[in-house]
Amino acid sequence: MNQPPDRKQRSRNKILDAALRTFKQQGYVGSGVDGIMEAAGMTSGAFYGHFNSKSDVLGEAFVHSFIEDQAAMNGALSECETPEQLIEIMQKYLSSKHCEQVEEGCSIPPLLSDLGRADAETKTRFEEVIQWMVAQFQERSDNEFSRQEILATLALCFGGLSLARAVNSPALSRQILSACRKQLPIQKCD
Amino acid sequence: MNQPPDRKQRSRNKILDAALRTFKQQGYVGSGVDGIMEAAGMTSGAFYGHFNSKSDVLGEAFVHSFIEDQAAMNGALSECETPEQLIEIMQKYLSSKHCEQVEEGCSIPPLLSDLGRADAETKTRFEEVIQWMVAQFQERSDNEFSRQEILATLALCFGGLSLARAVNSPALSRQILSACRKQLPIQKCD
DNA sequence: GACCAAATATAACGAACGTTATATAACGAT
DNA sequence: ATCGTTATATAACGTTCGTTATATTTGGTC
Repeated sequence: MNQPPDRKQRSRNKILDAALRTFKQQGYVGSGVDGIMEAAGMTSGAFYGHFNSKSDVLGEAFVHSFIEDQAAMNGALSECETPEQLIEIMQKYLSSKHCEQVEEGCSIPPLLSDLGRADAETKTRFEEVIQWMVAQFQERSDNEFSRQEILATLALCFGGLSLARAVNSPALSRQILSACRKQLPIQKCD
Repeated sequence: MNQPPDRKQRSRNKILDAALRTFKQQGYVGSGVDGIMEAAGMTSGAFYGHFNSKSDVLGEAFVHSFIEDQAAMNGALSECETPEQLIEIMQKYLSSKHCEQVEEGCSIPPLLSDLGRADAETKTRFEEVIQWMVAQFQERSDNEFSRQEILATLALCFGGLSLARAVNSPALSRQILSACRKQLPIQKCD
């Protein structure tokens, strides 16, 4: 062993963090390996010591961020315990503040369209994240919310935030977010 | 006048159609001017006789398709008259068939993430499309649906279709679509 | 302190990108 | 029939892309 035993692992994690941050801002196709590695504090040559290709890193970055780091909503989901808190988290998810903070915000809306065009391996990794999120919701709501309500809530939140970011006027953007907050399946008609 | 009077306009329309078709399949960043013009049956040099840059064409293509051609849901929205028909259209929007037909399907889900990163002019054009859709829903539902319900319905449909396309397993994909169909704000708790 | 393997840096490749300059073809006007 | 303008085709530009080959640094080991 000629290098610190966890050096490679730490570098790999730095790359995955930097990749997701870069992807969020510029999209998957719009992000270059050079830019990702610069954000990770390295050069592009080192990238291929960790991954076989650029496409390998998208799904891995999602799994790393959500499941390994439990970084969903800056860790709020992991600390949540009651159904009321879950609803509160989703209200914050649909806030104007979250809408404006693309880089610090959730990775899914900025990459959802790219994921639809991704290869099967990447989609499988992303699917793990979705299944993990559904399980988190079920656990922390004590099975008060149905799987159907949870899936629709996720779709509404991802779609609402994406739509709010795609229009130009802040007024319409706020209207969209407000509409979604008031129509959350996990809080409506309980 | 040394060319047929509507030749340029027809070419422009062909480019806009081809551009949106290409964008839907490969995303905005993933589509090249060469590919767009090949799909339009021309070469890339002619592109700049119609547009100043590639970024000009994204918003224009949306306005052209939805508002000028009224091609939303293959024209179904234009022919719709009752609230029940509107709900039926959105059920079809969230069908597995639509989910699989990316090229023939709605342009918004495959491009929503790209639109969030677009420039102000493009977002303004896209906003016109959203406002047009809301107005169509209000007119054709005889104001039975609130603006809030309509906006949340759009967000749910865009998010649901995008999410269903981003996961790998057809089973989960169907679950997502089914969940969204059953939680449509314009049909729930009326 | 020299050595060796592991990890990263440097440099280069061909291909594709958006865009521009120029050449060619098409067609109404005369 | 010729001309002049308009629309499109061709060809090239400089950049950037993903990837690979090679060089250099790093840090335990002896």
